[in-house]
Amino acid sequence: MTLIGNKWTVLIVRDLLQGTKRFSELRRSIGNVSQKVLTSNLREMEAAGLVSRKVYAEVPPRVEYSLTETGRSLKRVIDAMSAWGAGYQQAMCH
Amino acid sequence: MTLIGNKWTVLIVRDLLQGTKRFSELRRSIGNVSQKVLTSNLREMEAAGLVSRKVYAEVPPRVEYSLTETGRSLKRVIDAMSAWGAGYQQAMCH
DNA sequence: CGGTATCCAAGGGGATACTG
DNA sequence: CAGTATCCCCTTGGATACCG
Repeated sequence: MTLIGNKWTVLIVRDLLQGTKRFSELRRSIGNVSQKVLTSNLREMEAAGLVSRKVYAEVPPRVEYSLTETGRSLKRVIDAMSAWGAGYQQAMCH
Repeated sequence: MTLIGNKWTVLIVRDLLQGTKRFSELRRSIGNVSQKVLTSNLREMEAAGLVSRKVYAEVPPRVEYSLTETGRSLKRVIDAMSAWGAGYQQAMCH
């Protein structure tokens, strides 16, 4: 619950399910996240073993985030959530 | 997301999936919730159409909460969450 | 019993500035 | 580019007291 019951965690996993993304890509795809919040959430998720962080020794720097196998296993949950959300919106549009 | 991405919402739905409960029962089954927080969350969920509230004109008063059909439809999501949580804990116990 | 009202502490999160 | 460091606000949530 502490892990999944977090708005940012869900959004990050959802976007990373599409594949590896750079920090800035992730930030744009999520929309309306401050750098600080995204960073701290990614750090927590890394510590929890949900995402892996790969730093390339380049200039300008490049950092890529991807889901670990554990992170990918959240797909079932995300799918259930989005399916429910779609149904809920329809039900509210009567 | 605003609805499901809430710790209390998930816990309340999980417990009400077992059947109708009184306010105090709900509070005990969730554990560590102040009266204020439980009340305000129940009100939000009622407004969102997830739970229904039934007041009995008795002394001492009795108020029963149950899931609406929409609320029950969250079972899929809760199940997915708890299944993932169980798997996650196992994976962390290697 | 099932609240509402009030006060207060903790921390989540935005804005901005600065850095390797 | 991908952060870190501050500052500060605002919401969330606990504690307490009181009510119908």
